[in-house]
This record gives sequence, structure tokens and C-alpha cells, in this order.
Amino acid sequence: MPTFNEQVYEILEHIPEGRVVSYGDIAKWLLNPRGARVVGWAMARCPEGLPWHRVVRSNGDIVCEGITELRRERLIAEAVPFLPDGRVDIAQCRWVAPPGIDKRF
DNA sequence: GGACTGACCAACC
DNA sequence: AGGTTGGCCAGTC
Repeated sequence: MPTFNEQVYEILEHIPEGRVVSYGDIAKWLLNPRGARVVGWAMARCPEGLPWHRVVRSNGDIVCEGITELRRERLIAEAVPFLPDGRVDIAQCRWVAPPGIDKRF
């Protein structure tokens, strides 16, 4: 039985290019709406080769200072639209998970 | 082995 | 309308 963050990494691998998801979304698919913190914890130790830059906050903002610029550059490189205030246009590129994604693991 | 912590979110005052 | 609080998992002290 894989641990929770293993499943988080699994989902991250499934995020298509040019799309983003919020921490809370992943949490909702995997356990419950309040598990977003765990997702953030999993991201904090981002294993290499993981597209962690496609995970943003629910309002599209990017929190962590220091990696914000890196994220922005990576997302722009993947044709992810940005809002004038520096946030990801999550309203347009929010990735909708296929139904039953939580049962796939 | 218990307590605190963390790249969060939403429900409640 | 804005600050506070509770809740989840795993890792560290």
C-alpha cells in the first residue's frame, strides 16, 4: 500500500503539460479537502523529476519565496497563462482530474 | 514514542 | 470582510 505522498507524486506525473492544479485539489482527490497540507508537505521534499511547479495555491498564487521565480519561468516555458498580478491563471489551466482518479491507486 | 512542524484550505467566528 | 482554528500525513527532534 503506497503512502499518501507516493500517490501525490503519482498524480503529479499525470498532470499534462500546460496545466496546473492546486494543493487542495489533489487532497480532495486523494483523501479529503483538508489534506492539502500533506500535499504541501510532500511538495516540500519534491523528489527529482517531479513537476512540482504545476502545483499552485487554490487562488492561483505561488507562495514560497525563493522558488517562485523558478516556477514562473518553468510555467511560462510550458505555455501556462499568467495573470497581470503574477499569479497563475488557474481559472483557465486548472487541470480537471478524470473521474475515479482516487480509485486508480 | 509523544510532540512539533510543514510549499495549504475552508469553515467559523 | 478579515483573522483564527482545525484537520490531514510523514518526517524530525
